[in-house]
Amino acid sequence: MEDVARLAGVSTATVSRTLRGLPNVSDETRDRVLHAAASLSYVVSPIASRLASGRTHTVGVIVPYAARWFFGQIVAGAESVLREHDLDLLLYNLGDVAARQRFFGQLPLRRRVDAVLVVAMQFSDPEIDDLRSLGVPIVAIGHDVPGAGVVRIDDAAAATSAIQHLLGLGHRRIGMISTYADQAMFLPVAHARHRAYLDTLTAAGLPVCDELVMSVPHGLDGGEQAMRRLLTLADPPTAVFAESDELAFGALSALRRTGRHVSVIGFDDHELSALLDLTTVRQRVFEQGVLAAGMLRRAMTVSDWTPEELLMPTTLVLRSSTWPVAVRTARTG
Amino acid sequence: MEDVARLAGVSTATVSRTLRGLPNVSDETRDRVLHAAASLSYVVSPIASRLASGRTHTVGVIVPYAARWFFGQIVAGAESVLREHDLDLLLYNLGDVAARQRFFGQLPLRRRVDAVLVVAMQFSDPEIDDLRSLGVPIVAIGHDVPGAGVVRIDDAAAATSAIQHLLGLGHRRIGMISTYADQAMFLPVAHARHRAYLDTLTAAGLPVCDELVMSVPHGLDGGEQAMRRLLTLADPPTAVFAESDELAFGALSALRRTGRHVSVIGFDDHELSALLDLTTVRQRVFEQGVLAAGMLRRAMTVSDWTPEELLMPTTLVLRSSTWPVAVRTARTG
DNA sequence: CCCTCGGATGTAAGCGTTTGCAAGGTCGGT
DNA sequence: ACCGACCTTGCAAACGCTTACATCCGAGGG
Repeated sequence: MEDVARLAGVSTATVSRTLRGLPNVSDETRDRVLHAAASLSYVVSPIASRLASGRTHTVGVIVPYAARWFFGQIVAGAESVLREHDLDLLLYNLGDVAARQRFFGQLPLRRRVDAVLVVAMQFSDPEIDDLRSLGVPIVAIGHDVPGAGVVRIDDAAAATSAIQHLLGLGHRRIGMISTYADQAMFLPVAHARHRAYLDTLTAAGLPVCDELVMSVPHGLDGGEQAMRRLLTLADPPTAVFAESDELAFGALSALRRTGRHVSVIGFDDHELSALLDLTTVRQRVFEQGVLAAGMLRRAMTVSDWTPEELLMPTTLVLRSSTWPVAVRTARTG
Repeated sequence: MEDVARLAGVSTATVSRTLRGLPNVSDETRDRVLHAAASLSYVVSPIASRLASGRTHTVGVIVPYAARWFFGQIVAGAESVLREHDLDLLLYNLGDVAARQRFFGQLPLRRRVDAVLVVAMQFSDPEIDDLRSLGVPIVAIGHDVPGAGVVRIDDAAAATSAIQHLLGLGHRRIGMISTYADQAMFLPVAHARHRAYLDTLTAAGLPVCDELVMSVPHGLDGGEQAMRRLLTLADPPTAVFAESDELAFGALSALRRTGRHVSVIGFDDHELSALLDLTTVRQRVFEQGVLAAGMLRRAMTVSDWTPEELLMPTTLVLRSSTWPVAVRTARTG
């Protein structure tokens, strides 16, 4: 920086001001500095800049399972806007208990980020206090976090619409494949969708049978196992609501391999759902990442930012994995 | 840090040495410092530490399409080991020309990372020079970059084995779905697999028909379109080799919707391939991320590191999307 | 013609660590 | 009792910026 200042015949302060685009620099000086910087191919050291200014230009993103489709989309969406504004994104994957304990044990985000994005993770009260103690704005995706902004869908309404679709097709014995009993991680969306399932059935005057709800690990294998177990019931369901498309895929797989016929509805509209003709509830995941990142930016720049709430729409996407109860049952006896 | 030093009755230098686990601190002093730090719940400022030490504790990861399954797996794999060693991972998604130009225009990695991971991207010579000018070790995944370490599979051999599988089933008219003509991005693996296709057919004494090679945008839609076009040929292929499973999925989709029968073999063993019974070439993607991160770590810590080369095995996974040429053709006429 | 005001620039004090160097102490060997 | 080697510790100078404050200058007002 000194070299640039010398070459341009100004002080380092002016160089700094110029390079950051501050207003009170004369046009002529600005040109001179920019030329000097260019000719020396100089760039400011972000690290020194951060030390001096106290802003880290970084947002921390906390996800439970980085490798899953949903979280990949979120991160990609957020990354695209953060990058555009020269903000770094620091990913923390807290999928297992060890990682989570380490995270809250040493709080590696301290003095290191200007904002935090929490994706579909529920924290305990002390954990939330830890997060708050960072003293930076927080935005959550998927569910409310006290004091944080939020981008989410209406999980209850969306899940309800899925169940009602099945009810409308005449199904009365409806199963669910869920992950709500995941002991390592309390995923709020899992609970919201499970609850909606229970409530909607009850509201329709139907009994709720515990045996029809399978809680399994997330993923294809989980979905497959869950469906296999449902099929072994004395009175198996005629339709199943899966918490996510990936679980639904597993369920479809089990059906295909066993040759049985059960309507299946998923949740997310995964990119492969069209291929598998899976009826599902569509949400725009990438966009949620984009919008959350925008909210984070606002939170970091606007001085008196207050948590915002963004509700994204969902739509029921009808494909051929669901059908009226009579059709197949008549056919397959 | 001063507070801690005062509380422990030592200098900040000793605090610094203690907290970084340097050897020459007496046990007694060490205890005192650690207690003081704990009681003040003090943590060093990574930023200040980076400024003073000159090491950024960060690795830059450059990918072409962050949202794709393959890259998600790589990043998750790398993240898992980097995080374990308290290294930050800075993701750069250069999927479009604009992002790429900006990246090489301002080289945001300058003074900002201790190492770089390049995932399946080919760079021009000046671009490589730019990357080299960062003065940090480089590791590539998927293909060689001059002067860089590499973790990869033998694309040529793997693709050859796929084609030979088809040949072994009696197919003589074999198509390929590729992305090699992607004008925004030169993806080396696309070219390697395409070349292997050409070479293997030629070696088998078969003619190479341009009409049998479809270059499309990556993804389900691309695969679907490619297969549709192949099906419109006067003499359509009896088998198709897809550059990736996602393209193969699209191809399967087209086949299902048109009711036609063509053997399809993919590449990757995507998590959904088993579900779709797709014969494919398996490579362990997550592991490649893990291994590359390990190599990066070595490159950053060992003073006289020289580029390593790691070749990962691939295996042909036989499922029911491929079959002997006679079977279906006889059946479908 | 003097004074005030605002914009452009410079000065220098941080920001919170790390680390080369020097000082002080301990200990074994002679 | 003395010397050198070694280990522990402190001092203070970086590291490369940002920014509060001071300075300077020209313009406009009275």
